[in-house]
Amino acid sequence: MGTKCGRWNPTAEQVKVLTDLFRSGLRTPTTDQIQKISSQLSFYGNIESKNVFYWFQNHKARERQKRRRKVLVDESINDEDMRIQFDNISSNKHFPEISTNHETDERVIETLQLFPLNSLSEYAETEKLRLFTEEYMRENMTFSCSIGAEMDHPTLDLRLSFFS
Amino acid sequence: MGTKCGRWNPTAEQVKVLTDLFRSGLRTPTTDQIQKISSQLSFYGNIESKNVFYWFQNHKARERQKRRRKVLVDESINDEDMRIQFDNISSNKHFPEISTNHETDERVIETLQLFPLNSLSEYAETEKLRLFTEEYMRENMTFSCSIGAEMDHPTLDLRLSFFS
DNA sequence: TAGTTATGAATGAACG
DNA sequence: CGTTCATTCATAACTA
Repeated sequence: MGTKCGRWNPTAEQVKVLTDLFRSGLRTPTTDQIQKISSQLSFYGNIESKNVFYWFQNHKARERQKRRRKVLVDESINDEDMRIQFDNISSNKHFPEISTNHETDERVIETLQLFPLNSLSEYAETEKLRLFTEEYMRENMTFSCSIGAEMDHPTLDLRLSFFS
Repeated sequence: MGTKCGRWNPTAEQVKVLTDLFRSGLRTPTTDQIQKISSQLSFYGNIESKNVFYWFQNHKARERQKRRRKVLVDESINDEDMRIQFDNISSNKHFPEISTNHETDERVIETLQLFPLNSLSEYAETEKLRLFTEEYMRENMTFSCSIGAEMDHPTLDLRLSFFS
């Protein structure tokens, strides 16, 4: 039991709640949501809002990481996605003069080579869907998460409404 | 070692100088200041202007983010905040031939006279104070930072005057 | 207990 | 300026 608490060690219950919220679609909680979540989760043990913040950042990033690797092994892209790629490429608006951007250039080429125009990308579609969903949720959704009696503690009501 | 030079990796000395400048009250350096800072810091290793620019943006944003999150945790507002504000106004006020980090009672009193206590109690007020301070500094202040001989290299003179 | 993995934390870069 | 994304660092937890 390594309670050398130099860093946050989430309890099983905390992880369960966070995971459930994530599975239910929550990806980038607002500051208010983070506050509420951490406040609720403090019931199960020490926790700060920054822990919640980092947890979602990491969880999202690592899910994306895995999927990205898979996509690289798999395949392709469609016209829509291509447009997105091109849009993303135009960066360095702030410091165009410095712009020693070999990396970007490489990525452009790489992208063009790896993803022919006429093929499909489930990544782009799911990403678009996710973004839409997130936007939709941000304005209309209430995330809730409850833990039942099987876990030997009172049920947690974790309703996180934007308007509450 | 982190020589994955895809992104800037600041040296300890660079971080120290930047931090000192920040603590002395510099928040949003002008283009000229950025130029001077990065030029001076290039002594310690590779650095570009944009690195300095981003460093200040990030440092400022994260300080605020941290404070914003903290506020909801401990409801009482911030001795820390207060002290920072005082630093902004009082430090180097009579000009930094030598940058001293003293926070003397005298200076605090002086500050208090300029900004009555009851106007500091609200966030909006401290924000106004900060903005004022920033504006004031922008036109009247010289930021300086020096690193002494204990660091195994020549003393760096980093006087950044708006008029120099 | 050394080596590996999972993951909390941090931060440079950049976007809206 | 607040927020988001990408990598990377650090270390608790796990495994051979």
